[in-house]
Amino acid sequence: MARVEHGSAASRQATLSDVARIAGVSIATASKAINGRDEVAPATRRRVLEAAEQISFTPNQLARSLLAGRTGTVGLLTSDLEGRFVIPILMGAEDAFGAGQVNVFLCDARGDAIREQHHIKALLNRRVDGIIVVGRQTDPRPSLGHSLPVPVVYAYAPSDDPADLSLTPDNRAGGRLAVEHLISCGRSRIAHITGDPAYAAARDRLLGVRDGLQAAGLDLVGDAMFSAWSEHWGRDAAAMLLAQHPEIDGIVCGSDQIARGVLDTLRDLGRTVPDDIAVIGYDNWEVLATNARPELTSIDANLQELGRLAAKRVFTALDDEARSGTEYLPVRLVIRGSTIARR
Amino acid sequence: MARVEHGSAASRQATLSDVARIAGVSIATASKAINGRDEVAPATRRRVLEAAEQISFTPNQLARSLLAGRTGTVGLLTSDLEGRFVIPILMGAEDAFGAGQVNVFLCDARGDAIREQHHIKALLNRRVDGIIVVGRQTDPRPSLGHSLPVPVVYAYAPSDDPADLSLTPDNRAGGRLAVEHLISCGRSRIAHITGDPAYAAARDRLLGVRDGLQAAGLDLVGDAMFSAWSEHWGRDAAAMLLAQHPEIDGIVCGSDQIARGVLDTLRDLGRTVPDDIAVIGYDNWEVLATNARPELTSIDANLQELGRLAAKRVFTALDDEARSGTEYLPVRLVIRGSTIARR
DNA sequence: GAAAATACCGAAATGCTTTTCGGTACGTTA
DNA sequence: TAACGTACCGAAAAGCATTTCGGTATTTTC
Repeated sequence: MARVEHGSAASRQATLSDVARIAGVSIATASKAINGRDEVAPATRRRVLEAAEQISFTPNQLARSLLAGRTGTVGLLTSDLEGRFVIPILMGAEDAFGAGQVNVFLCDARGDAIREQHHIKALLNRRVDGIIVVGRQTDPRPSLGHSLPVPVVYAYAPSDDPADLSLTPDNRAGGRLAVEHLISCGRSRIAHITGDPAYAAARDRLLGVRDGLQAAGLDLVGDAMFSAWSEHWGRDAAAMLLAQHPEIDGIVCGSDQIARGVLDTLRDLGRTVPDDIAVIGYDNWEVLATNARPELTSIDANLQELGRLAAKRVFTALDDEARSGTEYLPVRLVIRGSTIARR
Repeated sequence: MARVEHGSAASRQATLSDVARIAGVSIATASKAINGRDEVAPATRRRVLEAAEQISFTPNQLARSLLAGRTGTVGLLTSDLEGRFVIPILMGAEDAFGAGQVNVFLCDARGDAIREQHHIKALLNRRVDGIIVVGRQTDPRPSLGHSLPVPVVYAYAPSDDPADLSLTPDNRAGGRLAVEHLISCGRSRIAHITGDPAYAAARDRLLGVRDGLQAAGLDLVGDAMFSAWSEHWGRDAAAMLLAQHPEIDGIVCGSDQIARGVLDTLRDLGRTVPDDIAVIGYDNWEVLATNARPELTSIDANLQELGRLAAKRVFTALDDEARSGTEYLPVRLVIRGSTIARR
């Protein structure tokens, strides 16, 4: 058991006045020298920098922030860290301004409104420059209100108040993109298996699918099949679908999980993918998509970019005036073997 | 486009001196009243609290921390947020002391040593009380060294320096637990399909598997099969295994992904699980485990608890003396349908 | 050589809260 | 009534870095 000194009086962190004393200058001069201000003689600057190096001085960001009125931090408030949509958004926000420029306080309310209030309070006490609220689904969520002293940006789940600024993926465009891809692969008898109809994501994607079909003069084969966002449902739905409509040659799935289930059933039924039936998923969840057989074509919502943008919006809201309304961000198609046979 | 005031001079955050002025007391008295110190007359306290409420005063944590020398924050430094092991650890650390008590700065170095240095620097500037370093695998990682002014705890990936404090799941115990479970299900011809032998996780789990077999007077059927942590490998390995050793009745898999592949192949070969062959995974990755057919029995590493413990260790290291060495934390068995048939 | 300009440096205020310690005013005791 | 104790309050320092502004010392200009 090694005894290590941490923050004890013996080895407390060096301060600017330590540097100044060693360099034989005033605190003001030391500050200017370290911050690259030009009212310092080169020789003096060198002395100061050497002193700072010697005692490995790092400026106390707390004191700086206190003075500047800005901390360079944002709070990221999520209701559900388990959900896989939050993580890429988080990564984007964390990285928006380069490593270590802006730091992110991560708060998980675990779906509890009281915990959420606690976290907001704590974030405001710490004087974050803004808050990013990340929801687990694309359905609108309650606004935090407009009484907060810092800008708030809603990511993934938009706010139910149009006066707030929200960023959310364009699910409708995604549905359309998916179906257009199948059509471009020569498919014309296309069905849609998706998740829980209580989710805006399911409904919006269906709208996009219909848009795309209509533009090509096609109709959906059968009704859109709604139930759960699970592999189980994908398997069951595919079996029912094939029994009723054996002629279909393309399936747009509402999620990669559902698509995995669909692939399972198709294989059990001896249908080959993509020659016989093309399948496209949604979310581009790498682990699922690349391990499927064949690998799964999917729609990627560019969530990392969404997170990055959310962080940027927080700071532009600080400097300029605040925007409002919901921005729908573009999605992207990732083509793999489930729609186009590998050479 | 609504114009919202944020931090402008017009509506800057209320300070303690505002409260004091409104309540007609000194700043010192206001502070005492708000913090529940007992040197304040009840009537005065009431006046102060009303004033604070009126202008919705919240104490500036920056100023507090500056004075106290403690910020109540920890930095969580990870090399890879994509990896699914980091998230539960993160959740545990974030929640260790209740909502909003301790806040976590999240930093993702993206596997880049330079970014890591930047982040460490930024965290120290912000005067975090400690740093938790989370690795993506259980192999030892380079120590950050002992020159940092705050305690460092290594989670999941232990430090290569035994003088550091590391917390990591007990993979060996996990391997043993898995095989013991199969044995308790009446299996005796047991094989092991696992991932990349370059990973300590693969080797340690194998050791545990051998421990368990030996204790029961059994031997592994065939050699342990090493390759990749993927469903693909699980499928291929299972096919080879069954061709060579059709008599096996239990398979311990090194990960849930591998187990999913194994289940796929077994189904293709017409072998029933668990009646014919019992299969157990590792990691208890819910989405994979509960969507498999049958649902997958697995080993859970209690990562959330690991994260919680890591955060606690940071603060005990601050108060008491620092511990060192690697702690191996217990894992747990989660039984589902792939080892015991559902009633 | 004197006046003005320049370059450099330092004291002090600022941001906000907590804590210590000295000081009133009141009530209590001998 | 004098001496003392108690309850309450406020001035000021501490924590650390930044910035403004006034002050020397040096250089430039006429």
